[in-house]
Amino acid sequence: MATIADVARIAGVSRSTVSYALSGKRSISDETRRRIEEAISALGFTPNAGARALKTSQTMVLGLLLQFHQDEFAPAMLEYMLPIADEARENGYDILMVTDANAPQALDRITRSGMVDGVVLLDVTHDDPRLPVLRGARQPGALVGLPASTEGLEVLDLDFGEAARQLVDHLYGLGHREIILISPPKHVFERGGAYSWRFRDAAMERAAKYGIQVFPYFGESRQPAIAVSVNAFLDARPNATAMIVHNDASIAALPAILNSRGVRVPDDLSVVSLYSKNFGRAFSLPYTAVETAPDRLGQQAVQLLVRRIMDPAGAGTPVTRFIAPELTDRGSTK
Amino acid sequence: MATIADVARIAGVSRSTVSYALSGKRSISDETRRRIEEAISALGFTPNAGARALKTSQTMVLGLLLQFHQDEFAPAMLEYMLPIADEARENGYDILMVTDANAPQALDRITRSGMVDGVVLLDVTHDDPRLPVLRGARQPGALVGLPASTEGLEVLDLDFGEAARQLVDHLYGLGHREIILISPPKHVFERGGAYSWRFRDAAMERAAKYGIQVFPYFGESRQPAIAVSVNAFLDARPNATAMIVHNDASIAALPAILNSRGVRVPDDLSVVSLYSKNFGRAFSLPYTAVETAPDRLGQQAVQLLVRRIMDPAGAGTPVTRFIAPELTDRGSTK
DNA sequence: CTGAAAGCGCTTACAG
DNA sequence: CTGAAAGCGCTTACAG
Repeated sequence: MATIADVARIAGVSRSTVSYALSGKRSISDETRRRIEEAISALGFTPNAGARALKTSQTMVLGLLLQFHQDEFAPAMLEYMLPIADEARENGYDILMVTDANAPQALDRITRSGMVDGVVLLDVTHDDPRLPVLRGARQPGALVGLPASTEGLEVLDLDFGEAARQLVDHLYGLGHREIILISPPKHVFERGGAYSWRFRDAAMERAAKYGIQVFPYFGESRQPAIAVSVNAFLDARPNATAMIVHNDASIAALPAILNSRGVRVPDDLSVVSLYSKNFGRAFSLPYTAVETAPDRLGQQAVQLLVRRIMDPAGAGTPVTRFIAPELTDRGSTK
Repeated sequence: MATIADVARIAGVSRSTVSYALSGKRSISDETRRRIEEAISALGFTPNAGARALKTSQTMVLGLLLQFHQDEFAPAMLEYMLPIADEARENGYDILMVTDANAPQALDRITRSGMVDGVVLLDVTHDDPRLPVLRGARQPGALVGLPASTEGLEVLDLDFGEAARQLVDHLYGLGHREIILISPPKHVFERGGAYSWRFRDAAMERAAKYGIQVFPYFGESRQPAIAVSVNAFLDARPNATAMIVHNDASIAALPAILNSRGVRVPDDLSVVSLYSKNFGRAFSLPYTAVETAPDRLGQQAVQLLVRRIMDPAGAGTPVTRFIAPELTDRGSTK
């Protein structure tokens, strides 16, 4: 591979001049610049990333830490990843994708070895074991998902409390007084997926305020358990006129379940949910829903992270930001 | 961050001895090794990746190039990515995920800059614009998907021809003589997704051999076009007793479409398809299908690539390997 | 079994 | 506007 020395030789200048031509950090005469550019394209020169990283302590790579839990419904993950990768590239960064089962160790490894300038943690839990490692790392991080303590961290998440209130308000406004709520699976609560109880608790609180009934159930994440459980909830609450589904796997399966049960939406049952535009499209879902906006979350996570990388001292303190939910009415309620 | 010099100082040895202790490339006395290990864990030392890469010309990172096409159905992509990441890690490699719209340029950049030791190209097309770049790169690559010329390349793909024959044979054996085939969308053919015509052409050929009729149609990738098109195919071929669906988006939507049409499977229509176990589970698909085995494809791609990285000269010539399809009978035919 | 030294390919103060 | 030189943190022949 061509090195900066090759370029310098061919252009008849010193290596430092080539370097400055590349970085633009000092002025270069037009003639010199021309010769350097010519040599660069003649040789197809691209600076060696390792050498650059060694010298500058910057890799222009961001780590992206994904969690994959057993027995979980994965299709939505890609929706976070792609906007993150796109936003990173727009800011000049590449993405190192880390999927190790032992996430804390992997995070320790990529930060200590200086492979990344910062990290994005996806699917952060209440008591996330990656956070102690992140706090000890020299690189900053941005989280998607709300941990118990956000101290010193850039945190982004959907406002699940507000999402729950919007949905309950929507149904209450239409006159519904008995509502089934299908939450994420029990193991998501147990694992510390705070969005699960943030949504449920806000929904319950809102219902109490209005004096209406919301019946919460843990949903399932796999067939055939999903169908069995949804049918059981409906059987248990024959007077319920509406259903709130906060569970990806269950909402994806719902059209088939209701169909085979002969339940028409919204005539027999009003249904609202929580999912992204793309998710709804992939599963042809016809339900009124709050949009989870993974693209906005991912993009903003990268933006916060990049800002923090550029300015580690931090003009401002780290940000915890809740994205405002937006309801898309698809006519699945009445 | 701690450097190898810090470790050497604390352990009271030279830097080279620390390095050799790390690599195991020469024997070290027990006492020395103990002191070095102590110093390493006391300091939390991890070798700097950039320095190591600069010296060894190895980054222990693999590039993973993804294509995301407009108007496409993405949920299956993650199924390739995760096994690739897992297999890479098992071999000591991290994954640089590259999603740039301008893939040839991105590939050029990550190879020339020496960011990766090799690359995996996903979703390779007949005339893939990334291949000229890959052929000019100093790092080897492995492809998933069949290009026009496999010369000098490690190539992996499902045997779509054999998959088509298996499915046609299955239906023929049950007595079906008029079969609807829903292929990938037209733009997949036009873009050069060879799996689209490899499957279709093999199905047609097999049908001709048996003297039965297979009616091929381009499927759609988005709702509501999917439902409209599938209904149109069924209307156009009222005598068809079976359907082969080689189209992710259409098969995902099929249960709802057939349901609303009042078509029972397999009583009114036999249905076979082509999808992975996970995909089928995510969409609760009840159809007999050939498994696409993205996990095996991804794993083997990484294995071939790593072998090639270790032994660039190559004991053997590059491999083009077609994974044998396996039919899973879910009782959707009769 | 161990150490001193060169060098990988860059960037950037220092000097002119 | 440009160049010579140091140094980032490793690895590995060379030497003992």
